[in-house]
Amino acid sequence: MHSQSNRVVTRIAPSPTGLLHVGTARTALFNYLFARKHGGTFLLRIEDTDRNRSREEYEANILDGLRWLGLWPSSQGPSLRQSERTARYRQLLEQLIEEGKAYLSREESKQHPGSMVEVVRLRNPGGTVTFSDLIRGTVTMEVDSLGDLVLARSLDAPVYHFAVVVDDADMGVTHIIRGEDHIANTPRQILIQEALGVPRPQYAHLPLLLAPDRSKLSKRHGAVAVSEYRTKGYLPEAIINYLALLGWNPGTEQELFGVWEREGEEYTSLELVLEDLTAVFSLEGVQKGGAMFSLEKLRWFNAQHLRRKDRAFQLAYIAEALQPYEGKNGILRAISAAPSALADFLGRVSVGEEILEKAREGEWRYYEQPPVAFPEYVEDPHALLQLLLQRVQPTSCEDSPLPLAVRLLSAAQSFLAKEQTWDAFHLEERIRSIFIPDILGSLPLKNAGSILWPLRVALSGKARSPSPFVLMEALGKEETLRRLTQAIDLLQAAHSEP
RNA sequence: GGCCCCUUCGUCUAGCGGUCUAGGACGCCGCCCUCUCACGGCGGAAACACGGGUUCGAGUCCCGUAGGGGUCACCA
Repeated sequence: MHSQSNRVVTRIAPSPTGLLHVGTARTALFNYLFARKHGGTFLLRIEDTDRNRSREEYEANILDGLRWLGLWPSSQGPSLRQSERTARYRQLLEQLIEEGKAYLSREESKQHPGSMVEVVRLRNPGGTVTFSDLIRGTVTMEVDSLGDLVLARSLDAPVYHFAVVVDDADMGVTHIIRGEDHIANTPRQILIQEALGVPRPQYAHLPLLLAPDRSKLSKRHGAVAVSEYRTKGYLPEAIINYLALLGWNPGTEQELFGVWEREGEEYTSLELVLEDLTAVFSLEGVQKGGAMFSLEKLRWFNAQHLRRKDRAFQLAYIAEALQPYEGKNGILRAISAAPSALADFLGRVSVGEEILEKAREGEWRYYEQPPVAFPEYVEDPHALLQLLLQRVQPTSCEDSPLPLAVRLLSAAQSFLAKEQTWDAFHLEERIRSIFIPDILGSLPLKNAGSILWPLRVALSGKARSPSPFVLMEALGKEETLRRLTQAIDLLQAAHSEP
């Protein structure tokens, strides 16, 4: 059949009957890493012998997903498609029949009860089959109970097991790395190999990916398609990094892969993650027990990689995530203009879908409109006033916070009006070293918080927000001064009331 | 049910007979940083399924038990 060399050949063999599953992606990753590690080849075979369930769009989705994850070159189609190989299967089926190792059997169809068909069955030699598994060691199984297994529904319609054995042999696959759910299939495939007289590949059965109920991860457990995660904003870096660590570990305590440092900054890329993993990958680090898929940890990986992408990528990513959100422009303007605001933004989110959720909850409203325009404050300006004064602490209880706040915000305004360098780092330094000591010396205020709190609230309108320095940089000098005026006006209006 | 596989913190895992008072990560809690929130730093709670052996010594080896999972198609 295929000439034997000692080069490693692995493959991933999905059937196009559904979207690319994360479990399939992980199996593909392990095959990819193993082949790359050993200077071998990683192949892709589409298993579409079931013509009824196979769909072109699923094949496209699978191919797309593998490319997106960096596991398959974008210019390349599948290595092989089973539906194009019926002649080859027929040839070998006839050969087996001729040799007396298989036979045609006329019986009632199980697929279409009532009608008769002529299936091809293998003469089962019986006994036991023993094979060695790179992960599990020696596995022995009785093979008698299998009976004379069906190789094909007809000479032109081989069944999965037969096609797999023929293809793996023809493709020269040396290592079959697949999910543990295939472990029981192995003996019957070995029986077929032996009838065909083809070499037996090395087997390695990976632990299954588990759902929270510890059963095999499947569609009923929610998102299992790679494309769904892609839509939600998960990065391929994060998915690959996380999947690699499900059921495998490098034997060190490293968990983040593909990070490199340049001028004190860390960066990440998909190619780097893959390269990094390849360098340390080994089947010896593969676990035996199933591994539960945890969204929490995937999110953490996503945040880690997202924070290490370059600025242009991050901005495009956030813009994409905010696409459906009507208030996006203000947010995007702020984070594009101010590096400090972008960093702050990324410190608060881990994945695209979360960005949209939080935006809709009003997380970044201060970038969208000034506090005085917030609907709740338009309706009840007193609420904003309350918030402004919430942490203003006079040194003695004789002083009232309100006039103090007016004086300090006015002072801040004239101080800031004179500032030339408008970035968070600079502003913080100037405010802390000059403005705060100055105010604390001239007004009966208790602490720096009494100054920074109203300053921040005047800009953000929220009890929780980025620091006033980040807000200033993001809003720009003009808008910052405008919001201070608005806050001062509000306070003065309240002050003049009885 | 038969056959097969598996079993260390809630989760992912380190551990390949003594270095384990069982290490790391996610999540959780606390402290620090700090005007707030978040980030970050530090710390904490949290596990060897059970029972027998073997051994001077077992999380690590063997055998049971229990539990979990997979698979039993003319689907892949």
